[in-house]
Amino acid sequence: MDRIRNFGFILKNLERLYTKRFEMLAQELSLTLAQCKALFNLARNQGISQKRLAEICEIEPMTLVRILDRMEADGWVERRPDPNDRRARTLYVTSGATPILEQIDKLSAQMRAEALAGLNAEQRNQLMGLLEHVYQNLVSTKVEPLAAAARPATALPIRKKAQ
Amino acid sequence: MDRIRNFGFILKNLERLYTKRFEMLAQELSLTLAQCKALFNLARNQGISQKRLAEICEIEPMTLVRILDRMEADGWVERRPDPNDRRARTLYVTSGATPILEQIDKLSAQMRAEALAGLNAEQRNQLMGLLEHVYQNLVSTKVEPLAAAARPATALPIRKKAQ
DNA sequence: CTGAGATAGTATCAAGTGATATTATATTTA
DNA sequence: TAAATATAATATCACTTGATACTATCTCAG
Repeated sequence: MDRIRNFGFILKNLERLYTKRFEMLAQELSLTLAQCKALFNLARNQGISQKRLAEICEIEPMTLVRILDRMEADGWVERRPDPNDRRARTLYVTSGATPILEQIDKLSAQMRAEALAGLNAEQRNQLMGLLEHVYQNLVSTKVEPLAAAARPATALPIRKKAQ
Repeated sequence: MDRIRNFGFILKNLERLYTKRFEMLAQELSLTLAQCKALFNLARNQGISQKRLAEICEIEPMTLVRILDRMEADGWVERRPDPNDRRARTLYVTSGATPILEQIDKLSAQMRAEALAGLNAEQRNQLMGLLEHVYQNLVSTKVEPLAAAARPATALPIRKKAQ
């Protein structure tokens, strides 16, 4: 009946499946999806700061710190001092990371092939368009977080964090 | 250009945004999305076992144990012995949880309203259909996990788990 | 120029998740 | 029917993640 009710759930399940599958395929790269994403985005933006890369990847700066720690130790990323700001670092992909980047490319192509199998070009575009639309909707709720908050009729004890 | 390249990333970002927004709205229920999902599914399947509920929710049984621990302590869920199997427990939503369930209903309706704003009924259906399709694709890769594994040209050291 | 506040990166802490092992009980097999 | 195996729930462990606090540095008001 009202299949839309499952929107949130399917989104969550889908994401988990996708990530799991990706990391299974990426096992031999010893990279998580988060790392691949960081490396991929860095490669297209050499010399940017950690703050900026975190923004691009849409993760917390602290999360990125750890991802970079790992990849720096593995020799795929370099942190150089920023000559204009002694607080900041500029980030670079090392030449050693080139084969990794190629692997990531292949991997993501395969992931997309698997995930989008059976959908033609038009459907794929539709899907992306719809997802981008939803994404934008959610981004704007972040900007005005109070706007539409549903107040429950009965106030319940607030806990720091549940589960 | 090739916007499809972002499919994996947008999926992940979307899911995180969605979850975050949901939990912001649900703060006063002191419930996470995972708990809401469990409670919601349990309410529709009173008397089932933990194993079964974990399957329905598509989470690990161990994860469910913890979710139930919390909700049982909060008095919203009951674990009763299974008369036919002394290993198992049967699960019930308590009457006290009724208002919570109503809140969850409202909340998820609002979430969907926010997330799907600007999409007409046809587009919403399209989106769900496409997501379900992708979901099925990924589910089937799980069944035959080796089928299409992309072997990298250069073998890299395998690590237990990366960042 | 100087002090107040902002900002970049990082350490620390609290919480959640999944994998694996464990225990009690069921089921199957010989 | 006794032994071997499977299963439901759970304890424990390892690993992520995000929130918050902290340090060094920058920027801006006065």
